[in-house]
Amino acid sequence: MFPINEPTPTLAQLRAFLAVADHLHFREAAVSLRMSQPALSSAVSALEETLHTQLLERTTRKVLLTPAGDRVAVHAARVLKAVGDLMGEVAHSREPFHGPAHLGVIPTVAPYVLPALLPMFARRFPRLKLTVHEAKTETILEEVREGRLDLVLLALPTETAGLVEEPLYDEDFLLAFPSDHPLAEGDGPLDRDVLKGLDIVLLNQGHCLREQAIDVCREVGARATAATYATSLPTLVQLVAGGLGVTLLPESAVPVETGKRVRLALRRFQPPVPGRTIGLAYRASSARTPEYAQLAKAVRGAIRARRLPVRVTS
Amino acid sequence: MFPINEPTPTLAQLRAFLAVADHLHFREAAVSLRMSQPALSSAVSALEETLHTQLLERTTRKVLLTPAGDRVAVHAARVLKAVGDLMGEVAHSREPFHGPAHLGVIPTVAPYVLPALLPMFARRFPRLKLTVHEAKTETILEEVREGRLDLVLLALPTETAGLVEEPLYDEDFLLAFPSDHPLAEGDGPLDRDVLKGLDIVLLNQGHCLREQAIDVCREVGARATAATYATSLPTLVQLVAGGLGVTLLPESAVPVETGKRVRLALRRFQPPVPGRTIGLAYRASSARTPEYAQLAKAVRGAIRARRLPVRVTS
DNA sequence: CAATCTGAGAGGTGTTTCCTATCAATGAGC
DNA sequence: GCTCATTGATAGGAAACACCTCTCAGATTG
Repeated sequence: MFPINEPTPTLAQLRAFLAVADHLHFREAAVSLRMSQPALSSAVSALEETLHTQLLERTTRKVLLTPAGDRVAVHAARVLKAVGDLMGEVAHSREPFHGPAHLGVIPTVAPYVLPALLPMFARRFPRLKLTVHEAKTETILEEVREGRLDLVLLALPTETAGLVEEPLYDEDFLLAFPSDHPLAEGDGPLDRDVLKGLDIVLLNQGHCLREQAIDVCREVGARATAATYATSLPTLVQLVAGGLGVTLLPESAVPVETGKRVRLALRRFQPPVPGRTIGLAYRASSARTPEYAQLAKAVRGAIRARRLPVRVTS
Repeated sequence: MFPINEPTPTLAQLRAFLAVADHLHFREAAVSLRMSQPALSSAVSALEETLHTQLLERTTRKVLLTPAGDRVAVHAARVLKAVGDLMGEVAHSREPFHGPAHLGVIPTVAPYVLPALLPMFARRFPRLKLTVHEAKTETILEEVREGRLDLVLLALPTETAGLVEEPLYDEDFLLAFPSDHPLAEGDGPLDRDVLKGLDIVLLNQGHCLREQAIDVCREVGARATAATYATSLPTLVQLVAGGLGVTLLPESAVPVETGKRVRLALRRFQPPVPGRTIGLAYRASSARTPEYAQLAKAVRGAIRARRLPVRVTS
């Protein structure tokens, strides 16, 4: 077989040559590299060999750069500088919470939590460049598995292998109904059985909130209205206010969705109160799991300090 | 002792990592590098080890770049590009007669030969970037030995160890005297003994032409005028024309120095005709000795073809 | 649940690199 | 002119490294 592949110089060879080019003296150069002079000689010779070019003029008393050696020295310096830059970059990015991170959030959480969460992150982790993607649970889980996302904020459990889940907070579902509905007469907690007699409007496919609502309905024997599906929570609220039925609303959405003068009424449930757990998830194989765990911890701290619009749940 | 020196990545490791970053697949990357997959794995691991940083997220089914890996990949590509540039530069400059060369010329040759020589070089060796330095023999010999000059054009022999001498042409010395001098009466070749009765003007210290003239004088028992020394050949000619004495003029200087209406007369000598050999010299240790030898050959060819203002000598 | 594909590990071999000791050539000093 | 110090190159052997083949455990796919 032919050795078709031309060998390329090694960094050690380039360093060796550059040292000689600087000192124009093998022994001094060898000392500066903390290696023996013969090793240096052979390294430089090897470089000349791989380049098929004489780089140095040697006599026993003097060392000179050939014109080719002069130019090679310039390029060698560039190569080593690039290596240095690489090392510097690594050293720089080895500090935690530095660099880009892609965060995925589900739509039934994003509008209610992000407005408070993002400024908190920006203040606590200023060098972490967060990019936010909003998508349905299904999509988001695939993306985090594929590596297009690093962190996801969604309802737990994800039931996805290879993900670490960090619970952040629990929230109740409240029953939302038109304000002229008979249920508006009372105001104590409702038994979940009331769902059996109601038209229940849901989000469309892919939203985990839809599945969670369906689960609740199944437990009490109610059935959701098949006809109408909303594509977002604000739309869903409008449908309910418009009298098309009732729905289950996560507590964190309440302040936003009822803030405007919407013809909507809300009542809590009696225990067992339906609800969901929102948490952060990331690949267990990620190199930054410790950082992500600390991120989750920071979020929980902010919730405890009531800086996020969700209830503290033991 | 501590191993204070941080190890730096090797080019093989950077190549390995880049291949994996490109393919996101160890086996394919290994194939593209024509190496085995375990070797590739260990190379990448070694890189991560030396950088103390995880560059890849590996599961048994998928490979992902970490944020750090992403940035390192960019820098690694730069490093390898710099190496490629270096190789390209070498390949480019491996063609002969390419790149810079510093030529030294003595003042008693430069004005008479260079005007014809330089265009010839430019035409025959267009990629050779000649830089011309004019200085006295002594200076020029030191500079070529020190490596500040690569080629020197001067009178041979140099009697300097480590130099290769390439004779180019021989030239006679002519006797130059004022046109109203008694010698102007005749016109046949002169015996060198006439020098004994004349005031001989010389160049000042350091010019080899001065030494050569002195040698001629010593041989015939004449003595040079101690009072006046010219610092250049044109000046010397002016001194002679002005009647301060006679001098020995190299033949190649004749056309230039007598072209203007100078009150100067010239006569040849009878054999043995005094003269000098002009040649090219360069360090024997130079990496480009073959090129320089060819350069000398080209000059001799041009002389034979009468494209240079010197006489062809056997 | 079997088949298949992933990257990682183990063991052994060949090459490379490095060191110490030594050499021939050069130049400085007496 | 002779001696001696200094230069880069060379030789031989030890250590380190990189590589290959074989193999494995885990994950995905049908």
